[in-house]
Amino acid sequence: MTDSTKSRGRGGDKRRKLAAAAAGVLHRQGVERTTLADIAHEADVPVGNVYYYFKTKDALVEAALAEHAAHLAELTGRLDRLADPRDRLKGLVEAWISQSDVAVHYGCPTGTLAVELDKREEGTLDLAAAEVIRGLLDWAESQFRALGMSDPRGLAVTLVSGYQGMSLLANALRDPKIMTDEGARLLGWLDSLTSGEDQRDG
Amino acid sequence: MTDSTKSRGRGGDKRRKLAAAAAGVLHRQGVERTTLADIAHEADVPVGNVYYYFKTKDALVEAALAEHAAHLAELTGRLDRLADPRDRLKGLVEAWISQSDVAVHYGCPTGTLAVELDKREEGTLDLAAAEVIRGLLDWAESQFRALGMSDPRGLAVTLVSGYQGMSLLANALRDPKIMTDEGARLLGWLDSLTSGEDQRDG
DNA sequence: GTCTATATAGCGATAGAC
DNA sequence: GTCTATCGCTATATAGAC
Repeated sequence: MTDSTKSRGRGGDKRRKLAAAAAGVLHRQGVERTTLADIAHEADVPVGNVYYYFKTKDALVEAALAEHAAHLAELTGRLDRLADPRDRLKGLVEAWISQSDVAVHYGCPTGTLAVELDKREEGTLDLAAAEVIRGLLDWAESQFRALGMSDPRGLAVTLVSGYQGMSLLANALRDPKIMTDEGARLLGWLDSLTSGEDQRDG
Repeated sequence: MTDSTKSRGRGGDKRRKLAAAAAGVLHRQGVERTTLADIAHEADVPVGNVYYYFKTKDALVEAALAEHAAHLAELTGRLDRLADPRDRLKGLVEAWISQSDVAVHYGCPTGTLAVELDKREEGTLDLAAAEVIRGLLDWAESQFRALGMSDPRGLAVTLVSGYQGMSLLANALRDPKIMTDEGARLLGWLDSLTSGEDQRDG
């Protein structure tokens, strides 16, 4: 229904469509409860045809993770244009708050995926989501360092941990207020931080 | 769970053994990746015999959740014997820290279960884990109220959210240091709180 | 390149022997 | 009450027609 041109060039369209569909469905239903038919249906692609683009279901999981990583990179890239690193961090929190309805319904896309993948045996994508989280931690750490904070990595962990915690709780309890309240608390915490100080008790 | 009269046989309480085995295996492997054979094997019970004690797999999931709730109740019950509510809350955080190796390997038992169950459709235990979390929030809220804090529920959410966040991150990154560092931060935060104050950033 | 039909395997659940 | 054997379903993955 989208394109009038069915296969552009090499059919990379369907591959991308499948990846986007996978990102959405896997987030909503979880990896284990999602069938290839679910993803194929969401992407408007015949079930058996999926294997022409992705050799296994795990390849689709990887593609979904890459989608989430790309979204995150786009967001941090936009925030990088802000002059003040503190404003960048606050912009990140505000982005989380603006997406709170998604978090309430399905949790953080990367966080819930990490929980699910961690239950797998070693060497089967069990640490794949960790890479995305680490990328976010690295970015936040850079901002705290630019602000002259003494323990930038620790502050980054506190920030991302705060987001993961509030997303999990809001999702489990189906309570949007947790997102707004805890989000406001994180913003206040960012404002309260002063350069070089050791204050991390927020 | 229901009756103590039902499975009080002389061959050992298999029902309880199955529930305990379910709590452990479901935590480590996740609900969807755990088969009844896994649980039966862990409990040293023949596979087909499981259905004599639990009618469905979901009944075993409920029993596992009840085990986690019981452990939590036992912990808070012990902490209730402390005179100072602040010491009770700090005791809770210290208990979390002492269990950090488990959290690093498999995450918070209730939290990861909540994430997994939330992916289900409505009416299929999708909110079962939320009840256990709510119980913990209620207990923490009582302690903050006893301390004379102005927003006891909000503080309880911040505390439990902090635990869930640090467990998720430590688990995803397989990093025990996150548990000790963030745990220490929570202890410092509890110490910094002063009665009736609105300070939640600090 | 695209899609249909099907092979194969594994799991939850049941029937029924003892 | 305890356990074995097995059914029926579903989902991943493949073979091969168009």
